[in-house]
Amino acid sequence: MRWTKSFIPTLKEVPTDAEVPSHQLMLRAGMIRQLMAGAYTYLPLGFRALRKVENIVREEMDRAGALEMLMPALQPLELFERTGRKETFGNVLIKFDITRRDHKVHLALGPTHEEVVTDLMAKHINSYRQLPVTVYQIQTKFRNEERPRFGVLRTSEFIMKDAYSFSSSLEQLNEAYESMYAAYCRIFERCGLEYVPVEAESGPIGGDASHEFMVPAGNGEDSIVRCAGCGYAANLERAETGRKTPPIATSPDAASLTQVSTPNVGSIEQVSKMLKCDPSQMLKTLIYLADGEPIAVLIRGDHEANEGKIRRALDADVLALADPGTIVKVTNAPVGFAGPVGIKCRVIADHDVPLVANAITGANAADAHLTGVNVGRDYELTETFDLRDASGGDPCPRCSGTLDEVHGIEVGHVFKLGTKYSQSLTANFLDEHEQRHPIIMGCYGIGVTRVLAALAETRHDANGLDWPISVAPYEVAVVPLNVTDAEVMTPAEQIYSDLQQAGVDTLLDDRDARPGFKFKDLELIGIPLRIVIGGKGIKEGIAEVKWRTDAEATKVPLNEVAAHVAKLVQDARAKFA
RNA sequence: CGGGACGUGGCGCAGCCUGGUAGCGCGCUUGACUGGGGGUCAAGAGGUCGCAGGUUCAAAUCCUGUCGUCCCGACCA
Repeated sequence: MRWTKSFIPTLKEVPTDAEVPSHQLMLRAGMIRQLMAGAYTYLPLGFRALRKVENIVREEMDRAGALEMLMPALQPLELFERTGRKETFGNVLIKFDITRRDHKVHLALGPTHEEVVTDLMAKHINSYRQLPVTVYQIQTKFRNEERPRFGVLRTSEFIMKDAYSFSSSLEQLNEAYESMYAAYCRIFERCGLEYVPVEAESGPIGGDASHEFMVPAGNGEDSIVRCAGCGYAANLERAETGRKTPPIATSPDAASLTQVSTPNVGSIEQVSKMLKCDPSQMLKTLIYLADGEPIAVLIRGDHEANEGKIRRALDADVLALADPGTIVKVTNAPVGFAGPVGIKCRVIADHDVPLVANAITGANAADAHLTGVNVGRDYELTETFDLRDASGGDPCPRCSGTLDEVHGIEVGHVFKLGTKYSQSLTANFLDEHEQRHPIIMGCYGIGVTRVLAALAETRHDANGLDWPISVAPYEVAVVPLNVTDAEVMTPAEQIYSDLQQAGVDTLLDDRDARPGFKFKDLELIGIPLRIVIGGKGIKEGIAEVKWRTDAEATKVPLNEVAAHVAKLVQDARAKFA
């Protein structure tokens, strides 16, 4: 492509609305333009990069045996009513009515396609002989994000690859899951992304039912912990900590138990402000109902309770925060004043709780808190549990290392769904004994547009973007320094044409501009390889070849440049194949 | 949905407090010079100051409303 024939509106200055690097750079490089909050146009350069990511995804999905198809973005709202996700999605689901003849048709724009694909399979799968099967599509999704953010990283319309596996047994599901997991690793590697697979929530199947693929990045919206020692990684919700039950003993410095008046002040934040103490000096007492039984859960004031862990510690099936009535019954006080001292229900505590000497807790009396609360004297504990979200600095659960907390961008998610959708949409199969079972499903998503944003976010320097050759909109830029000089243009044209013949994606910067201007633009755009043809080199009979990240160029004889660069490109491609 | 900020040529901004009919840099057009890291000179084009209403002889400027965009938080199969 000749630059002068393309549409590459680069920007020297940073648009005010862009804060994060990926947004600023993709805007400045002329790859995207915003239409409105959460909706972007991909300009020719951005679209080329997007297509390259899509093709990598497509190749690896195909290689894993998944079958590509295309489902409608337009979907009947009824499907979401049948699975209960109309409520689950709530405002995120884009719903609207259209008129056909004399009646209204209720529609939604697909935020994902579990419903549509399950409905499809329900109509066509009858026998275990038809299973397993995995289908996928690459398509635009619609979600009414409450708050679109960070340019292309979080939008209301985005391109996603979504795959769905259908199995007749858990073994088959696990096989499909493993195969997708492996394909994801290949995809992200081929895209040149630094990624971390983390354990995510365990769904209805239990065990390792879900992994998220995260790209560590300062501006990532999710937090994960990982251990540099053993590689353990998980999202905050799911992460275990390596903490153990500490010695449970009353502190030798135990102060006397004192009740203080805290009228209308119930939250940790308010109480700590009023009593001028740090939240870590407080103990929150959360009243839950575990399978209908009230139970008090003690967590240090500055920590977050983790309901999944609490449920597992109690071996409960159903766990929910208790209603105000139960709280009054158990604590003799309205919500906000619960404490372990004298509470009328079972108490369990997080590992960090007994370590807080002279804690501040609710007094189990309206408008009052207790100070100087100490384990062993004022309340009893025999053991403690891991009941809170993990955070940086916690010991690793798998080795003797320490967990680091890092922000990440979620670029992919694999999930063992089980039979949630096949049951609500009656997608059944007959096994070899003529028994009817719901099909066991898995779903696997990759945010294609988000992969691009994550690359921009993590691969750039002061001069601009730095695309891996597998994703770069063009692999090579041919830069004649003086386009009015035939001595320069003739070999430049020849090299450009030879590279195209060799199947290299080449951009010819044929603009009549000064060299510095062109160099800056190319570095901004992030084309991996640059060939410069200028007066100086012509005299020596050479062109200069330089990688985007190299400091120095290599001189290559003019008549060898095309072949030399084609070889460089092939070798570089091989690293991402 | 709570909190904050901002809307002035394509982009970045000043002007607003203290009302008097819009300016700077970049970009763009034309010409000349220039030609290895975002050039120089000259001449130009381009804005109902987000929108609506109000106050006033007069509104980019003051008041009210509204729309939009961004940031922090809540939310995110």
